[in-house]
This record gives sequence, structure tokens and C-alpha cells, in this order.
Amino acid sequence: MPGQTDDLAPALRMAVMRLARRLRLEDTAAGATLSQLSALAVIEKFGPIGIGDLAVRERVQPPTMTRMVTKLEVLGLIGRTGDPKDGRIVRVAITNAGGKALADSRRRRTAFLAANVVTLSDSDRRALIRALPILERLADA
Amino acid sequence: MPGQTDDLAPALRMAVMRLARRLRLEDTAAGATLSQLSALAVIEKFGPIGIGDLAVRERVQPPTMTRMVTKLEVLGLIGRTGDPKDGRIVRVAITNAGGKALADSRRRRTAFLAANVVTLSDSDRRALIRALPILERLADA
DNA sequence: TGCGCTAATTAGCTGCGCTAACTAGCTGCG
DNA sequence: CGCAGCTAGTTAGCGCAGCTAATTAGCGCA
Repeated sequence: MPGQTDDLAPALRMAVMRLARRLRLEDTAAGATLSQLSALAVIEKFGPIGIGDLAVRERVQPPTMTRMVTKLEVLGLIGRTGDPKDGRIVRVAITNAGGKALADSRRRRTAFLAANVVTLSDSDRRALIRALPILERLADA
Repeated sequence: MPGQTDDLAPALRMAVMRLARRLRLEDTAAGATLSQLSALAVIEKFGPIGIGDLAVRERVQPPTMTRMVTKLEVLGLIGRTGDPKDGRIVRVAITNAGGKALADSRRRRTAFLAANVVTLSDSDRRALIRALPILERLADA
């Protein structure tokens, strides 16, 4: 069916945008926003990391990441440390409070999706599991 | 595999957020933004429609929609008309220029996704086609 | 008539993208 | 050695898109 395939890209775009917006709405209650927590997750995963590298991983420009990092630091979720070898580099690392906040928020923010995911049929769930890595690949393309 | 299922919600959330951000980036070049064009698409589909209904369909608060509509009107993509029966209601309808802009932008903005979609295997594409209505259902849940 | 409801708007806040321009620090070459 | 040029991060300032609270305009009914 060429029609379905041709329509896939625009339909996928619409669906993803709408779902992302919906997920954003379900956020409120956390002390940090989704974008901040997304960055925090990267910081947790990739240890002490420079602002530039972090910006690349989050596909964001450096000034945007500087601002996010500043907010996360004010919230006490991360710490800034200088690089002993290269004074230009600022490395950020997650704090204990940050790890806790991340775990909490993951649980909380996943609730909406999870609540709806459980209502799906096994077949639907399998379809999502199958599609997930493809979505990730598209996001990284 | 309970593990996969348990991880589905958070993983899906991350993937959708990242892909949405990516799509937003691919937008620049249009005269209107993705959100505006999303609203424009709804206006095209549901004919003359009130601001409130439009806001509900786009899952946005009325003031947000008022602002978007104002921008779309300034761009000449839609027209505001009053309801002859009820003076409170403002109906918006797409203009010829709006339809053209929508078609153009659909083509253009779909290009990024399409370019990557064509690199997928048939199997992957089928998986996305299968997952699409599920994503839409989750977005509307 | 006037009260209450509804639709839309205005005003003002926040978050998060961006670019341009600047500072600080490194590096390498003449 | 010393300066030129590059790199990392930040600052400044813009726009879009969410939101809530409060206001304006119009409807409808007792």
C-alpha cells in the first residue's frame, strides 16, 4: 500500500507532536521541567560532562544548555566543577538530590503514559515495543 | 518479558520527546511555526471553527489559541468571521494562501522524516504504521 | 431589567529554542 | 617568547508557546 507509506511521515509527525505536547502537560508538579530532567538524565548517565558535549547530546545550542545547567544547579540537582587540565571546560555532575529527583520524577511522569499503556491490548503493546527503537533511531538521525 | 513492558512508558516518553524536539528543529524555513501549522491544519479540516473548539482540539487553553489565531491572521493564512447568530463567537477559516502554505509546509516539513523513513526496512515501516494509531490514541487519551 | 453564564481577549509570567557578541583560556607558530 | 587564532562557556536579547487571572462583550432567562 503505497498510500499508507506516503502518508506515514506527516501522520507520524502529527502524532508525535501531539503526544509530546500531552506529555508536557502531564509534567506539572515536578520542581524541574521535562527538558531539564532530560538533561539531568544525560548528566546522570554520562558522568561529569562538559556543557558543549551536553548540548550536543541534547541537540541544543550551548547558550540554551548553560541556562538549563544554571537552573539545575540552583535547584541543587547538579554541581559544576572545573577541569583541572583545561580551565575553559566546566563539568557538571549529578548530586544525590539530583539522582533522587530524577528517580522520583521518572516514576511520577511516567504515570500518565503507564496508566494508558496498561489499557492497551498485548498486541498494541508489542507494536509499541517494536516501534520504539525505530522512533529513537529517527530522533537521532 | 515483563521488563520490556514495564520500561515501555518511560522509554516511549523519552523517544517521543526527543523526536518532537528534532522535528521542531527541522521546521525553521517556514513562515509559520509547527504549532501554528498544526492549528492551521485543524482549521482547514474543520472549516469555520470557533476559538474555543479549536483550543480543545489542539489541547491548548483559549488564550494560547487566540494568540496563534492572531498570528495566522496577520500572515494572511486565515480569516476571522463573526457568527451571525451569536456575537460572542469568532469563527476562523483558512484562506487560499493558507491552504497553499499548508500544502507547501507539509511537503517541506515532512521531508526530514520522509528522508529517514525511506531508509527504513519494510519491516520497520510496517511497525511504524502499526504503532501510529496507538500513538494517536495515547495522545487523545 | 438585570443576573449569571459563555466566548474571546488582554495582561503578565515562565520555559526554552535561537543568534550575536563577549570573556577566558589554550595552542601553536613565527 | 609572544601574539594570533581557536575553543568553551557565558551574557544579552529576541521570539514562540504554554499557563493563569482578570476583563470585555454578548446571550438568555427569570
